[in-house]
Amino acid sequence: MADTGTATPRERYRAQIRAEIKEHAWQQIATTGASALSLNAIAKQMGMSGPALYRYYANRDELITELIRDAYRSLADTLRSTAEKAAEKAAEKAAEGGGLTGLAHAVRGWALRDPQRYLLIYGTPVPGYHAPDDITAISSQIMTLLLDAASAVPEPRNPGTPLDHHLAAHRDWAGDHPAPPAVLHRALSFWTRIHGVLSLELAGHFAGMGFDPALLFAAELDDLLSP
Amino acid sequence: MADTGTATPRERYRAQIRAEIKEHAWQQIATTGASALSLNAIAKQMGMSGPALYRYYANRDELITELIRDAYRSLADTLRSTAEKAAEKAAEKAAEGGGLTGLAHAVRGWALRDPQRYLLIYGTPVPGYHAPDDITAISSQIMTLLLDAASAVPEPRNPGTPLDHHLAAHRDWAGDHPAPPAVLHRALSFWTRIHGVLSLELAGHFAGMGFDPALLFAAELDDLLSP
DNA sequence: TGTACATCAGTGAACGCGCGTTCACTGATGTAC
DNA sequence: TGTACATCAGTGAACGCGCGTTCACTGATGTAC
Repeated sequence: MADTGTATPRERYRAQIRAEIKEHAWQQIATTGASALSLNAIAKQMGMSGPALYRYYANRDELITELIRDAYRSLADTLRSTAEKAAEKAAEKAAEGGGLTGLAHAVRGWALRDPQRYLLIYGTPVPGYHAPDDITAISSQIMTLLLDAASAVPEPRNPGTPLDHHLAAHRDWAGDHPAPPAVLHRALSFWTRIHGVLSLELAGHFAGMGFDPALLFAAELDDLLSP
Repeated sequence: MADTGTATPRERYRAQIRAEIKEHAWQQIATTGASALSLNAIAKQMGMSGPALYRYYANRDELITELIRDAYRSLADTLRSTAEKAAEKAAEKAAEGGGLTGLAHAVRGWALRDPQRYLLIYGTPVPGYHAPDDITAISSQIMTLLLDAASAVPEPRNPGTPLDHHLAAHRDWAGDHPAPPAVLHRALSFWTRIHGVLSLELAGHFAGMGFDPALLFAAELDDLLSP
């Protein structure tokens, strides 16, 4: 499908329209929210009749699933390339929390660039929706990137906490990653702190409070890396 | 309205039906999400015709607003009573982070008891919805409770961070609360860390990971209080 | 290069559905004398 | 205590709407000989 090299003109055309549909879908999600996404409305916006979209997506659910998949993929790609860039200048890595700082700002930039894309993934779930397996696979790739970066941090700070002991025995989610419990702990803290600031910021809960969320974000991160 | 003492039978009946409508509304939100809330569906579930509900709520928006108001009020009440109980045994306060620990567990208990109620307030916002002033007033009461508790914490841990300096000049959101910047900082961290763990937990992002979110919650809190 | 055929994008009509909301009404409940 | 009237909860019909989705179709594009 993505093999545009051997694609026939018709296949290329199909791929283009599919992409165009998704663009309009994102646009609509941005203004009305994900749960109100409507195929008919997208079609109208594209100057087509409603049923025409069924040439490209079997139904509404398939479109939403692809949007979610794209969002996860985009985030994973962003983090991967950030991690690779950080690896090149390895000297600075220790000072930057093993690349965690870079990843954090990559996530934040990615989320602010298109808030609805972040919220579609990490926001309030659509009741009854269950993501297919290939999507959960991408989300665990993201977890692995996090664990890699967390592993490069010089020394753990509060070893032997109750959570550390617990994680030593409950680490299935880390797959076969060799990270010690303190690193697992740090990766989880990293995730929840970033999400804590970011999701409240994107939901507008800091609006009108008058302080700069970027500094709170940085402070939460700093505290994680240099206690 | 809430003055049941001088209320006529008719007024009491009205209040009861209004409450019953809200109960069914919450029930529906729990299964289909807030954005799909339908007056007709509620009426059917209550064995009434759709238009009957318009005797009790002018329209759909008024019902949703009241649900949000109730949720905020309930959270504020929970925190207030938790804070009062903590004040009685003031001796333990210092050891418990000035009551912040108690507040944190109160929030968590409140959220887990009815996840949709928490998510309605702090989850992905309904696009285009703007809360009336009396609701933002309740949310700032909650902030004040937080600031009071954060003020009672023995000593600040990392004074003079960039965020602290920033907050010294951007503290309008704290009203006339006399808390120093380090306390403002701690209150914000408290809020975002609690929300970070809680919202990912409620959204089901820890499901299948195999560790106990309660321990991560506690660890994030501990790190805030004893660095 | 030209013709015959197959593929497939897109249309318009139609389906049944549930939504919010209005309106004129019935019938029960409460109030005033 | 009884009668006359006002209030008001709830009904059923109706409005216009947009939704997802199906179906039989037209017409353009690509393929095979």
